[in-house]
Amino acid sequence: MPATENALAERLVPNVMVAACPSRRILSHVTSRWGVLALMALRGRTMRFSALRRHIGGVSERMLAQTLQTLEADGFVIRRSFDVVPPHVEYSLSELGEEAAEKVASLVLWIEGNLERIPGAQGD
Amino acid sequence: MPATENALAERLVPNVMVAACPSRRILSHVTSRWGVLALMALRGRTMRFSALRRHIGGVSERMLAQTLQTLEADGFVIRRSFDVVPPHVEYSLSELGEEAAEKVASLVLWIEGNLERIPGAQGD
DNA sequence: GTAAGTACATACAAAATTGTAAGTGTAAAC
DNA sequence: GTTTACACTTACAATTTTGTATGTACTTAC
Repeated sequence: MPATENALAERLVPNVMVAACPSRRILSHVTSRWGVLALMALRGRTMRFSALRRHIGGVSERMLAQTLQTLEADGFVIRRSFDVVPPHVEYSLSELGEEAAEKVASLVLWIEGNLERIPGAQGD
Repeated sequence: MPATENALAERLVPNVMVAACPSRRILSHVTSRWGVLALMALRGRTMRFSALRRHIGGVSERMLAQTLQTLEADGFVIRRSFDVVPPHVEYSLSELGEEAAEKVASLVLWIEGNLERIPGAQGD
């Protein structure tokens, strides 16, 4: 089989094991330190920037803004800005975002619910 | 309610939104760049170090070794070493690891299967 | 009138992650 | 006899991520 077929197959069937596959980039955004938590926080609800920041323990303004921009560019997060002062901006998930967040939540909830069974989470 | 109750609640009910919660560390290991892929690769099968390295596109020896050690310390990965030369080491998932990997796989497969719907994955 | 809240952007520094290259010790393949 | 494979480890450098501090422009509460 010629090399063109491989290139074609890679475009038709995304595979994270392939370094250049775009799924790698999306995966890294969704599984990023603050990306996971932002998706979790926005599941099924709308939140303002500051509320999000207070909700997600330890996140800085800079990191939260950056994370939300990345997720928005991917199409997971929707940003609605009202032209008032002081500023008012609402964040929510798109249908796509809700679907991704559901998967992420499944993992996170499993970890939270099984922490006691995880040796690496004990002591220390 | 006194502060002791909060501390107690945090130990009884793990919450990733709390910066100091141990679930954060475990989450970061499982969602780390190479951690995700190692868990995916080992689902339902045993693999040797070099085979894993060839399977996971773009991973260096250093990063793979480090990732496997972290996941082993957490209790997700089992390392079996045979005392022969050249070295022979087999990696597999513990029951715990299989459960975590299942959740991770669910997310990864969703991304792979929905890449075309994700605006941020198009073009570049 | 002073402080706090809103939603960021920006410059800079610090810290963490990741990669590269080399070394180990033996054995089988060429 | 030279190369290749195995499963790493270590030192060092480059890169990326993350934090800190500051500024913005205006309004409401004290």
